[in-house]
Amino acid sequence: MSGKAADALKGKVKRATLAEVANAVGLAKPTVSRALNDYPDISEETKRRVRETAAAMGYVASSRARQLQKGATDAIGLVISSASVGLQSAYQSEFTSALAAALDGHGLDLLLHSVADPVSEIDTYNRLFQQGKVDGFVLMRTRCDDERIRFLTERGVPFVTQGRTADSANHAWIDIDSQKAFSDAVSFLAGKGHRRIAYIAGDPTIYSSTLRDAGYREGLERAGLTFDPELVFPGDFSAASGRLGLKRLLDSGAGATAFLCANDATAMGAISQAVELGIDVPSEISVMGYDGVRMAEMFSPPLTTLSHSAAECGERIASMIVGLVGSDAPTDHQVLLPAHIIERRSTGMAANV
Amino acid sequence: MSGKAADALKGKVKRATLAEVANAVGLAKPTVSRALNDYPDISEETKRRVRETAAAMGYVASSRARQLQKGATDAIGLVISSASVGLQSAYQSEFTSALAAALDGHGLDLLLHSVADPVSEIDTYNRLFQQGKVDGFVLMRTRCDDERIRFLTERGVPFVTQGRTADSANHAWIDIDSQKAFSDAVSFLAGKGHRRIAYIAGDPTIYSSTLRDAGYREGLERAGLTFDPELVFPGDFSAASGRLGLKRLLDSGAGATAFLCANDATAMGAISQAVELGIDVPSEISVMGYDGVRMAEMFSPPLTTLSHSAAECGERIASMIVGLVGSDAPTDHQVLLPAHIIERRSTGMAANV
DNA sequence: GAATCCACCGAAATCGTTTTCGGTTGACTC
DNA sequence: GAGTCAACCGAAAACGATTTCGGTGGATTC
Repeated sequence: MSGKAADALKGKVKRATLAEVANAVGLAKPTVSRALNDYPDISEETKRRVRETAAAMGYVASSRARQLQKGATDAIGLVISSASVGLQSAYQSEFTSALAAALDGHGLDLLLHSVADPVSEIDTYNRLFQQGKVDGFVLMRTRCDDERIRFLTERGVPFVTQGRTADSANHAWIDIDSQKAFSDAVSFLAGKGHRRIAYIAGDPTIYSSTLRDAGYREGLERAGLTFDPELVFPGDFSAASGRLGLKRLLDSGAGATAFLCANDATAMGAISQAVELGIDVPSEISVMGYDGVRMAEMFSPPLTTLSHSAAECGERIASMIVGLVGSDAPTDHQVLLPAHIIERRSTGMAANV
Repeated sequence: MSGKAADALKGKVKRATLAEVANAVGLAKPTVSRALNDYPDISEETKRRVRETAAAMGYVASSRARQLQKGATDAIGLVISSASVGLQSAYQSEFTSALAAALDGHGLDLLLHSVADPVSEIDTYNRLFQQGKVDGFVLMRTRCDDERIRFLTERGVPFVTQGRTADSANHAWIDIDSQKAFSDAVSFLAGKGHRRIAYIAGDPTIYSSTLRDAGYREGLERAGLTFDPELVFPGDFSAASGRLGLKRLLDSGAGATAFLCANDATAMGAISQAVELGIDVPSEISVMGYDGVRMAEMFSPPLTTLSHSAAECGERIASMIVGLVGSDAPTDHQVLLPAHIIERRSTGMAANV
């Protein structure tokens, strides 16, 4: 490409300014500003004139200047760590997409930041807020001992977490009732005749894992089954851990006929391992996931899972953060959403019943 | 939650300002500003003092104010449409994640915007730029007739597309050489003895689809096979279209033994359909995808695919947009990256050879 | 010893809005 | 016909940084 063409690529754009509009319409800046913002002390006639010329000039207020004056940014930060799954996870990306849409509905922008090494994570949150780039944060994948929450709470930075934490009485959060979900899942599997229900757990540093674990045990109890440590494999939400977990659990000879997985990715990994091992799902073993990501439906076999709505979660979390950064009447600061079993074809009756 | 507790959630934060730092250190604002920005006309001793007190006060410059003065925003916009796959697509989300990380490396923020209905799409681009919220854009999923590109080009707004367009001589883009990739894929399949190679195409409104189509035909030709319209199914990049496509192609009796799919999602859909139909992959039919998303590896069977690096794509696109919005020497404005075949287990020798 | 120059720092203007606080008008009262 | 009260609008300050343009003091020059 020639230098000239390259120059053409970076054409400079001249934006109309408030002063210019004021000048053109023959009024003062404040008048134009108030007219555009529909203040009551400007006559309708004037508003109309101002709006017309502003539109004609293609004027759009500079949000930088406005924000500087008003003190708010109208942007919410979401920081993902490229090391961990981050957006790689299907659910997280569905949620992020929904969140962006929901925030947009409230007139907020989503600032997506990626941090490479975990040590600079807190620093990123701090900088983003101090620099005035965001008014608050949405936190994903909350951890059992979450430094971010302590930090943000201390500084009084508004934030909402997707997922509870050990300290969740003291901050705004939205979560899926994963404990009940996993308990239900065990009941569901037990109802299909499974008595040896294995569990491939999630990353134990994520708080939600502890809830899922608890749900698993609760479900066992409700079904009158006894907890057997031999039946649980410590995974990490990855598909790879599902593969490995299934193999280990099978090799251990613990006699599992059903495998409840911490999330859909793990379940898909487990199934792919089973197929590779020549084990049929669901006639020989049942596998069940959690999250209800879209891909689960297209898997082979289609995955039975505990589904919850990323869209609703995004929507609710958007309203919450809006309430927090704005001065609106306080809305619900803690909401628990249910998950529903979607029965597909990766689960079936226990073979030996 | 009590009202009091709710109030505590939205604590106000007082940020230190430049004037306060100047006051504390006993210097004037400009001096402090220049000291912090390491200007040469400030003595080392003074810089040290300024930096120390600034750090002690936890001062971080307000980016709003700085940007207002400097005229740049240091943010790049990425707008996804919630209607289309958007972030739902595994590849797009991997790419987005990589892009965020790469931009971060250049000191840029990523503003993620979601637009619900397509008609307001152009309006969103316009507003975002006019408001001064972003310095430029990255466009995904470029279409054959892409209004966005016309619009942005006309206004001289900097942007880089991920994927070429019909008009790609005149704008900056990065793309995967999908034509060669699909041609290679056909050769690969032909090399395995397949003579009836079906093709489940992508969304025809996306420009890249036309390249993939061309690659498919080119590959056929290279392999000495004749193009047969009976062997192509018009898909749309979705897993669902893969399912449907496979079924239709099988039912049509066109005798396909291999199925080349426009992307991995389509391929996974096709495989799940095959499994459902009791057709074994790869002993009876071969299925091949494109993109090399992570999930493909965990699929059952693991998917043979044409892989390209989302990370590199993000990295390159970040450099390009930096060059475009900044005043750096013009870098490459058009780069074509290769895709490589990753042979896994969804492909094998043709059954009837 | 006056002139020159450099190193260092400060006053004021600037970016583009919004807000605060008045200041004109004209109509309306008594 | 002076006073009151709305209804409208404008001047100036403010938001928090950076940039431009000088201004000081001391060292250096001739």
